[in-house]
Amino acid sequence: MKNLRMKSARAAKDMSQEELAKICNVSRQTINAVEKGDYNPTINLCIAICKALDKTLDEIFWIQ
Amino acid sequence: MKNLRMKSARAAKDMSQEELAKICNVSRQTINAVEKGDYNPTINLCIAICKALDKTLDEIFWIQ
DNA sequence: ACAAAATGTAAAAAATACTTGACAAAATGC
DNA sequence: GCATTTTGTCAAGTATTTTTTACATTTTGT
Repeated sequence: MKNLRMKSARAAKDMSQEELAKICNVSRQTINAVEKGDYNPTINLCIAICKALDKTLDEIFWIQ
Repeated sequence: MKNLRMKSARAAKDMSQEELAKICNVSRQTINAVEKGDYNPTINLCIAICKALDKTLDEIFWIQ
């Protein structure tokens, strides 16, 4: 399932997938896949994403 | 670094590592390693752990 | 002290996250 | 309309999580 909260938080920072990827030290494809929601990233990556987007884990990755 | 919040939440439920492992559908060693903090579990495992312990991601895995 | 349960740890194999390179489609700005 | 950026996707390879088996140590209860 798509992670629209992540997409929205990224949009709020006017950040491309590639920019976010660089900050998180992963490939653009990985960010794309996480946002598309078709897999299961590690917690360290999730934390890096949240820090980059000024959000917490609950705000981006917790169930709702 | 040890995850003492996880250890404490597990203790509060009087649950062994093995019981928690069963609920999360992973091995006891995996739970032990996560609690010991020497690696980087997937977000799905973190979510399963949090649900089993009645906690959220921020409570157990977010930086403090 | 003793038995049983719980935890720590290690090594090899299996599963899967992530990378790299590449190309097409869609969106954005001029 | 055109060029540029951004996003979507695929396939093959690498890195790391997780499993399995096994044994040692520590803790708990009686």
